[in-house]
Amino acid sequence: MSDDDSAAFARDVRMATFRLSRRLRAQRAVDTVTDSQLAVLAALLYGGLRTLGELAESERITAPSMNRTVNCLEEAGYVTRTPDAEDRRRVLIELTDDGRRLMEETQRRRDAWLEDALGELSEGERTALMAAVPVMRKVAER
Amino acid sequence: MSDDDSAAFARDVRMATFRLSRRLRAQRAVDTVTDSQLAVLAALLYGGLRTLGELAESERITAPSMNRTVNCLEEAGYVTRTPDAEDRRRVLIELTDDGRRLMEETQRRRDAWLEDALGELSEGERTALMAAVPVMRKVAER
DNA sequence: TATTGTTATACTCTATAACTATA
DNA sequence: TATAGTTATAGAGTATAACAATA
Repeated sequence: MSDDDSAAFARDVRMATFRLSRRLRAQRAVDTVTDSQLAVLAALLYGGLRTLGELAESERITAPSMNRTVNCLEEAGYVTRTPDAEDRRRVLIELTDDGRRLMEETQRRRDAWLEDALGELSEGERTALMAAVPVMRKVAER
Repeated sequence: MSDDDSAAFARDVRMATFRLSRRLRAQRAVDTVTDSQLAVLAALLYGGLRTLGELAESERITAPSMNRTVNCLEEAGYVTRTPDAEDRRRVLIELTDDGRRLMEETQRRRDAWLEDALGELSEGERTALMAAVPVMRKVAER
């Protein structure tokens, strides 16, 4: 690929990603929890993460930013904080029953719009998108 | 595809999109202008758009939101506002020379990180991503 | 009355700097 | 001294509601 091509490719990827991201954000079906908050709940439930630092690192945001998100979740009763007995600088963050329920319910309902949109694609388009998902993840985690 | 599969697919697409989007935002090389602002400059230069409403519609955000972005660009000297002589409710937004220069320079430099990352992919991964870009755009514009 | 743009206000997400408590 | 978490503060991006000017 020439330099010009690879620059154009990068621009295309960036613009397509931002547009889709903004569209998805606007279309979320469940308003009780934001995307960032839901990602934290998912990391707690599936990712086996437990401390603020781990959560911040996994989402690649700063600790103060993650702290604010966790504060929102805690105020809403979806997570609890408990000091770690072994290293008392650490704080364990855990899902409450409400948090677990919200996660499950939200995951069921939230992507209705996107599912619909994906359902309107041709088989080939769906396949193309599916093949790109792991690549997007790889680039994001670089 | 089963209901479960299509739900999982939607979730994968959403999460991969958000992660990549956040990573790209964090990695931008040029700090004088944000992504949203750059998109407006690009729409003015390439898209042939001129009024606030057109810009808001093309980015699928509300007029007050676009107004704020345009305010930032105007304060920074990258665009001007001129009342439209033919319909005085309208305001024409135009690039200044500084705005045009910033656009060109920024587009040259900004995707260096992403280009690098894409260069590290295998040929197959690059092809997969390239094939997905128009699909992402289609879904975003739905 | 309808349309275009604007202001006021508010909320989320993100950051950096500075602080506390613990190791 | 170094690490984990927190608070204070600030800025960007988004929204809705209410308003002004013009058609």
